Amino acid sequence: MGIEERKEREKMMRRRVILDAAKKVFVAKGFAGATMENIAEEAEFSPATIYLYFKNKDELHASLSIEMQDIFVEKIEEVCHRQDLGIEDKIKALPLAFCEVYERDPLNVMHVLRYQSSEALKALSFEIASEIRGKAKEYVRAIANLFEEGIREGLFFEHHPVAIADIVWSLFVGLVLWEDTKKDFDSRKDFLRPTLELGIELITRGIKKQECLDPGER
Amino acid sequence: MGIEERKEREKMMRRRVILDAAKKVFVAKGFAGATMENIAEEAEFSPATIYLYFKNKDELHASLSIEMQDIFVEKIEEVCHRQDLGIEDKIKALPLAFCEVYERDPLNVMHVLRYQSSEALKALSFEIASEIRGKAKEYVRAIANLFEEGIREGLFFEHHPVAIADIVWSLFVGLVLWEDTKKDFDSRKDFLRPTLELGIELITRGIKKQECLDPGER
Amino acid sequence: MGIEERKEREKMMRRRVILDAAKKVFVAKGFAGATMENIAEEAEFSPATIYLYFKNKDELHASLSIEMQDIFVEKIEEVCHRQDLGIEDKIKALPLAFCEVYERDPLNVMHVLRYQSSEALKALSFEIASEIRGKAKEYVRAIANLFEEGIREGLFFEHHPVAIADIVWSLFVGLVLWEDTKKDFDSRKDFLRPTLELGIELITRGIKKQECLDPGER
Amino acid sequence: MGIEERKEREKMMRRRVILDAAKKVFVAKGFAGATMENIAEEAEFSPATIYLYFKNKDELHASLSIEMQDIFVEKIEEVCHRQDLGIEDKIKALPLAFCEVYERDPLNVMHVLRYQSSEALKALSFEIASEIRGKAKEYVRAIANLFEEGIREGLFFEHHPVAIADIVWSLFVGLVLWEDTKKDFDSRKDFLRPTLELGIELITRGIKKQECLDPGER
DNA sequence: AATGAATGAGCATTCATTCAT
DNA sequence: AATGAATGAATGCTCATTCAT
Repeated sequence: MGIEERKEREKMMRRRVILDAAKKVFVAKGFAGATMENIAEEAEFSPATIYLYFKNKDELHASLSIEMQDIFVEKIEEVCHRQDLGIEDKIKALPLAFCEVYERDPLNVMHVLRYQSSEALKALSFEIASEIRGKAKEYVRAIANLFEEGIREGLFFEHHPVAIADIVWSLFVGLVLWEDTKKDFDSRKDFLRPTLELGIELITRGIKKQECLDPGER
Repeated sequence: MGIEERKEREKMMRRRVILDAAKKVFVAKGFAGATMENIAEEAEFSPATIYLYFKNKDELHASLSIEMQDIFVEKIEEVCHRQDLGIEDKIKALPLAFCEVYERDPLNVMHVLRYQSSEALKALSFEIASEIRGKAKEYVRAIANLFEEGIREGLFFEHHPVAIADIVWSLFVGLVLWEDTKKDFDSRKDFLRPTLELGIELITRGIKKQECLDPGER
Repeated sequence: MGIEERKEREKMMRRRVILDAAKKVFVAKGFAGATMENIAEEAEFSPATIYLYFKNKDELHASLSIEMQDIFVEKIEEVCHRQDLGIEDKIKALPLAFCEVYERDPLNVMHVLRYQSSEALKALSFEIASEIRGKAKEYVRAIANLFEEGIREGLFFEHHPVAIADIVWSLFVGLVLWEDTKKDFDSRKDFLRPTLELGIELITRGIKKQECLDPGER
Repeated sequence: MGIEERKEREKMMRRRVILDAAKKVFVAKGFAGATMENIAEEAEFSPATIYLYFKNKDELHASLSIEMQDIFVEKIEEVCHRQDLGIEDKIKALPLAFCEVYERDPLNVMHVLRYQSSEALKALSFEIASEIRGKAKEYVRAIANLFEEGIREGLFFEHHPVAIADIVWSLFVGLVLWEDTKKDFDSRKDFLRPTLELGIELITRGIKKQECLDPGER
């Protein structure tokens, strides 16, 4: 009885080891640049063993993407469901949540966001591809709900909430990628968090009905 | 000397032919998916000939990126230098300029933006890479100048102008990539332009000192 | 001791299960195409278990060949030993016997005949290979005996009986393989039996000393 | 002008070199056992070069099969069109023609016949597979015509000519494969030709209307 | 007795790139 | 200037087989 459980647990652990190794290698070399052998080496398994846990390179990689996305979904929902926060607070908490995920594992987040908007996605098996897409839909929907509520409550001007969610999410994605690009020629360290916060602040201020004063003067 | 000139001109024309062929193929198949043979075929040359005009696949691709970026620089500067527009008008004209470039050749723009924020960039030769980076700096700088002026004139709250420029540019990049991802699961056609305009509007309103009324009430 | 016997019996049964599973898979996918895992799955064992009963894939397959050959030997001897039939009747009964075996399990017969005349045989371990060869000798010898008797009795012209046996057997093998090949481009169903019967009839008529009339006129 | 021709000729020669190398390797190691590298080595090219001349391993092998089959078609038609021979002579000439092809390159003939009746054929691309099948049809048809004529002229009993052709061809194929199998346990050298001749003789005698005497007594 | 887990050894195929002509 | 021809160097993936448990 316990024996089955333990085996299952061990199996999941080995899966985990492979995923972590893969993450490391993908981040370092990119999807195309990473070879199954690299990953196997990092995981201290033989390449053939990888195939016992993942159907192929694509799905190994997709698993990582999905994991990352799940973390986003989770974080966003966590923010959305907090009873102690008003809508505006929640919206302000959003970039913090994004950045937390990013800061916990910046290379991986960047890698996944890159990959998500890459041609590679189109080559994935249909099921996997639609799972990834489904997740994406989910969190944009969650963000949209936040703004929808604000509009319903009369706090915000009436704009299409999904459009606003697209803006917020795109801003995050765009900044992550852009900050990475900038890093190559700009010695400033990581400005993601303050920049994203500023962006959200501006957007929020732009959407709110009464906000005439300089925030500093408030 | 007329002969030399003509030869030079012809050489540039052949280069052009190759670039156009390459653009077509890269957009259709992505960087990794495109083979030099595909490109050669499209250009009606032999693969070996491509190497007379471009050092290798990377640099051929980089040339296309640079071209695209030049168009952005140009567009942005065109907007910035228009004497007939106030700062706010210029800022509103920005997304239009971006979208114009995008709409003229959406696949290529998307492709280049993708590529620009991809691992591939890092594999480029130093000179090329820094040329691409230089361009990027240029147009973010141009956008920043606009906001800087607005701040100097007291229209805008005081925020770091480069940060704002980063936000604007990232929003554009993020939206282009995200809209493309969405296209796969959302039947809505191309919402890039209205969404970007909305984003810029919100940001502008957010940054402006006096803006208390619903735009509809204005 | 009853315990030992039962264990032995059970062991043989499991061997049987594996053989049947293997037969099914080999016939469906061919020798090269069949994987040990396929077979294990079909037998509802783990791949490793197969190796407890058979040394390797080759010998598992060879066992099937030998079984098939045993059936042929048996059938041929059955015909040869029937007291109620004259030599000519026995010779006519031969193709019926062959076809019976074929018709009982056409895919398997075809598969084994194919395999028997394939390169794979040469890779077998010596003992197995010579067992298979021995069987082959056996039934050609049995057929030869039939013709030898006919010659001795003065019914048949004097030809080397083994040569005639080779002809008869080769005709059977050739027809099985050829009919299978034809099946791919000829919609006619299975013509093996009538064609083989005709072949044997012609050969018999050709070898008999008095046979001047159209069989129809007899 | 001659330059193009020469290049074409050289290209065909290299193709020939590869085909010969492949033949050698396939015969020695079988289709599955032969690796592209083996073949490349034998041809003194790099493996990649093989792919400039043949789409893949299957088609390289199929080309050899087709060549072989063309020789059979040719040989058979040569016999059929000889004006100086009566039908019966032609039928007797058939095994000689077959054996000639066999004797010129026994290993290859055997290999091709094996392959033709193997599962591998089914995996081929449709065009190639149907070309091979088409050839097969052709030569059985040619043999059938011979017997049809004999029947029409009243020399032979009325049997379905295609069935007889199938018998003749199958006998040949069966004997080639069987003689090869026998070689492993029978020291007698190559008995293909006399055995095939005997087989054809018996069949012919069996099909002919007047043939009451021992051929020896004729 | 049975097997879950692991792997070594292969192998077909692709493609950017070079170079003699 | 252009290219036909060739290839080195990879790489994802498969599978028969082994062995500790």
